[in-house]
Amino acid sequence: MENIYRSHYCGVLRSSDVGTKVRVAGWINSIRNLGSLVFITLRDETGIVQIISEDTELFKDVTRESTASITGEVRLRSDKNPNMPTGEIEIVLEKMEILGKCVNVLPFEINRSKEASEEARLKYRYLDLRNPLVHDKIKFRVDVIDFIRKIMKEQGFTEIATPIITASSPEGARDFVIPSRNYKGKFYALPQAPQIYKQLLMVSGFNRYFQIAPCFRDEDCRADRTLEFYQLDLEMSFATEEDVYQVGEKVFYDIFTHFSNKEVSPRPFRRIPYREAMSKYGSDKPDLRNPLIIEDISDIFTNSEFNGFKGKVVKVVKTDVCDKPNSWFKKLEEFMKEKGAQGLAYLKVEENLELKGSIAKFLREKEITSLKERLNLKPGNVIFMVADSKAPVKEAGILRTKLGQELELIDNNKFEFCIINDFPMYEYNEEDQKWDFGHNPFSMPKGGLKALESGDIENILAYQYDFVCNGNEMASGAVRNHDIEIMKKAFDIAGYDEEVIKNKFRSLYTAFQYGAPPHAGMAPGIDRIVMLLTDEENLREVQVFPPNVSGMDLLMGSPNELEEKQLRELHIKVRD
RNA sequence: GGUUCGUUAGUCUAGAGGCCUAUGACGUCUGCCUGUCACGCAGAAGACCACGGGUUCGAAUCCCGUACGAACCGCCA
Repeated sequence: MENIYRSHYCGVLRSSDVGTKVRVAGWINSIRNLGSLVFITLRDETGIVQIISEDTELFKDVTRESTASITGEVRLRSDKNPNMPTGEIEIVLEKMEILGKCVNVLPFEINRSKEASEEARLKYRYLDLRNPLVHDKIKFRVDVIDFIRKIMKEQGFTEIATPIITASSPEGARDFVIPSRNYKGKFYALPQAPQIYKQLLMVSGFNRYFQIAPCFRDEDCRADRTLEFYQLDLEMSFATEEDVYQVGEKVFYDIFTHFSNKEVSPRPFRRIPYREAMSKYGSDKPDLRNPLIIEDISDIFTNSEFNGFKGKVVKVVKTDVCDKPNSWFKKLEEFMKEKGAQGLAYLKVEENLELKGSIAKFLREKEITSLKERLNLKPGNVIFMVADSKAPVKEAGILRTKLGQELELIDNNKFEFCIINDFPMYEYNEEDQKWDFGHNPFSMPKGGLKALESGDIENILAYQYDFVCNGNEMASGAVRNHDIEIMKKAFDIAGYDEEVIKNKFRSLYTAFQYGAPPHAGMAPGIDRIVMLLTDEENLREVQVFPPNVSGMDLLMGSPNELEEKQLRELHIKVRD
């Protein structure tokens, strides 16, 4: 690596290099001028090294964050710095060449860039990325991706890149579209995911496919959602649900044990049917670190005198101890109302097993006895209840999560994985008075054609599954429907005739008529994985040049307007 | 599209109707300093307190609107 700029990297020099003449190159991290002695530190990707010179004149016009190549001899320091990996040595400056001068006042201090506004950081992302704390997150991400490639290849997967310029797909999110120059009025689109391509690859005989795939969705962003993100897209032919689980379990388990010291749930991960997840945790992405469980106690109150509960669906969360002031309970009730709950009832269990709390006076002896038995109540327990005429499933889930956080029941040193499966194939759309696909129209219904013809649409389950970790959806997958007859019936239930399949999904529809293998796959979100491993709440911390939450790239200035000439070529007229 | 919170020197920040001709830190500039390492010391410059309107004798501070930013809801199968 030795060249005109450098012979060694800054961060690797040690006392064993004493006496060596070295040339280092990097950014001037600090200048400490002591009058007739000057210390500077030089930073490259490997670390920081101190350089000393008595020629203070030389530094008259040198600014921090300029790039420089510095030649000198390594010597032992008289005062060592144990906080620096290179703290035993310093370089005695013989020659310095400024390579790229930093002529502007910095918009923020490099080593404290994380404290600056996100706006400034994104606008000067290249400076933000000089901060080792920020820089290392990106390097870490790259390491994770390298590791993924390695374990996928070890498992016999073939990495294949599929087209970025493709066709708009009718299902799911809004597409980013690309106007066609040669075909007036027609558009390409960026893929929301390589879904169709990977299924076609299965028909093509590629046994196991994977790709670190960019996915594009023209939807509003969030802290953990942005316009483009990466998935480990994978698909396997002649494979069952269980085959995919095993690959997914290996991928997640290996990544999380390799890149983190936190405790990772052992394989196999817990499999929780969707319905069970909804009733016990009030969510299809439960945080299993939270020990609280939701129970349904509607039956106790069927004929209650308390109108808030009478004939309603009542969900309860029991906590062991909850010695909080009344104001805390009030705040919690306010919080729950904001989240759409009718109210929040709570009962504390006294030493003598008497129940005290907001609704105690409305309860009859029989109800109290049933509660105590059903919930096995002990002194100190507090139970929280939400009720509504329509099952307050979501509200109970929010309550469970909130209680887990407030009572500090969540162990931050764990990665708790589970697989949520048996998602319903259809869900009823109240607005349109029809059945919609619950997740993915290409999933295989459990029970195949028979199940679809049973007429019990609500209870048709799909070979559809999510990998969940600490309350985050980490991957989504399915056994695909590769049978045209089943597909026709599946679309028929959702109100689409065969023509729709033919037109909108022509490629798959046709390909499946030439001998399709049963296949299944999934797609773990890479950004999400890196976020969890780095304890970051914001996806923009783990993407290298992210747009802001409004979908604008402050650095590149996108989206921007096109020249009139470009618009004309694309047959586009911008309306006012 | 909606809700909430926010916007004060290059950066971060104090500020709760008159103590504000706006605080502190970092950075910048000038000078001093031979062992610093978050160098130190002395000094200087730098803010139409996001913008527009209102309330008030008086507004960075209260109200309304606009712009911008963030979190969330919708949306994201």
